[in-house]
Amino acid sequence: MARGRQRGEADTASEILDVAERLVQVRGFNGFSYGDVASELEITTAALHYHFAGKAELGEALIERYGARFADALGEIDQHDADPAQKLEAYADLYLDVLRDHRMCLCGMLAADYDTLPKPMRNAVVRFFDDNEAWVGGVLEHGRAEGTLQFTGSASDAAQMIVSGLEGAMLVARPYGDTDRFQAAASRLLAGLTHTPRRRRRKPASLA
Amino acid sequence: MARGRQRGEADTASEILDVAERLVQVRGFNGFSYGDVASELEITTAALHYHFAGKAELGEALIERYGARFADALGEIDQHDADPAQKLEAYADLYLDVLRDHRMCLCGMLAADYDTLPKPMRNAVVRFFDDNEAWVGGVLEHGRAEGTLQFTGSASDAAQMIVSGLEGAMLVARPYGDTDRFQAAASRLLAGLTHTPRRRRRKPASLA
DNA sequence: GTCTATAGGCAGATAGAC
DNA sequence: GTCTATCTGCCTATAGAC
Repeated sequence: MARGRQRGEADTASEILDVAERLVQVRGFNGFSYGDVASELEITTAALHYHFAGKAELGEALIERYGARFADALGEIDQHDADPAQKLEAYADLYLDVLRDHRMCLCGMLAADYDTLPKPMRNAVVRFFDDNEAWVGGVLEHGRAEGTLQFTGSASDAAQMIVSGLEGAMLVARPYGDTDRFQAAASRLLAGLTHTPRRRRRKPASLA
Repeated sequence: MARGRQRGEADTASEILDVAERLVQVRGFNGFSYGDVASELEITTAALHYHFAGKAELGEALIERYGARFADALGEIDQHDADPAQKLEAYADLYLDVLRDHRMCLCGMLAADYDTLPKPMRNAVVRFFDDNEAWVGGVLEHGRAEGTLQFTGSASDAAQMIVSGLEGAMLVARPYGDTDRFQAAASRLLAGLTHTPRRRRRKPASLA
């Protein structure tokens, strides 16, 4: 049969990616070593080099897989949710799931490490944010056209704030070990778009 | 006289902190070494160990000084700006100044590295966020009482979103090398508090 | 205060056996 | 595919001279 390995459930390359991914998300790209991955999988670093030429290539593979998985998740949201506001909530929940695992967003973490990354990894990180902002921007445009979402300026600007706001909420929530903290910030970020706050002693909109 | 040194304008300890601070803000706590600091100052790592027992102690000193400087800046804002909305803008400008220097917020960066930090550094990072959120929360409460700021929920919750939102905006803007990107996100974060958006075909507030 | 010298460890990486 | 063995280099840290 097609799987004659003696260790692990999945193929070694996937297991390496799994472990390395978690290590990057928890410790940062400069906070783990080939040795860490190898010892966790009970193999040697030489075996790692067989599957990934070096740490840079491993990093590239990490972002590629993470981005693809995220893209899949966005596709699923598109399928299951029609309402833009619900889509945004589902989007924020993707981040929440990562945080619940005591992890930072892979690319948020790599954004912190950005200046130390090899060029191909840098490009892949930026691509991740571009893709996410494009998707969120599309949802926002749709919602505005529909009348269910309200915001000023361009959809891509607003999308950029949503994405970076969620990244920041994760970043700061992790030291507190507090997912509620993230959820409060995430709701608040989206609340500004999904419903207009009741006004407080303000001139009527006629002035606008 | 009180300064008989042969190198540098300031005392060595301060110069070490200056260099180390920039390195942490640009490369992260695990992205620089004692050797990097030493070679930049054209001294040896042994000299560094004279001033700071180890990297952990250097890190603690870094956060302490950064926090104190930030607290000073907040005090200055309190002196010069009376209007809560202006205070918030001035607050965001503190972050902008850091970003213009191609740096991440020190504690934002350390939040990413959090899981790899020694305990005393962790505590100091959380304290930094607590202090910032407390100050922003105070501004928000004042603004709401005054009627110049509008937001739902607790001031501390809203403050938490502002702080983490600004951190995230920095985090994501840095890979793009784009301060405009930060400014757009920062304005949008604050816009939700400083003026209520004009409503779009919505049921009147009577339903709420 | 800063140096030289050095320790001991771990980093990423490679050659070659099996 | 995975191993052993090994390399080179850098890491943090310390001892002791000046």
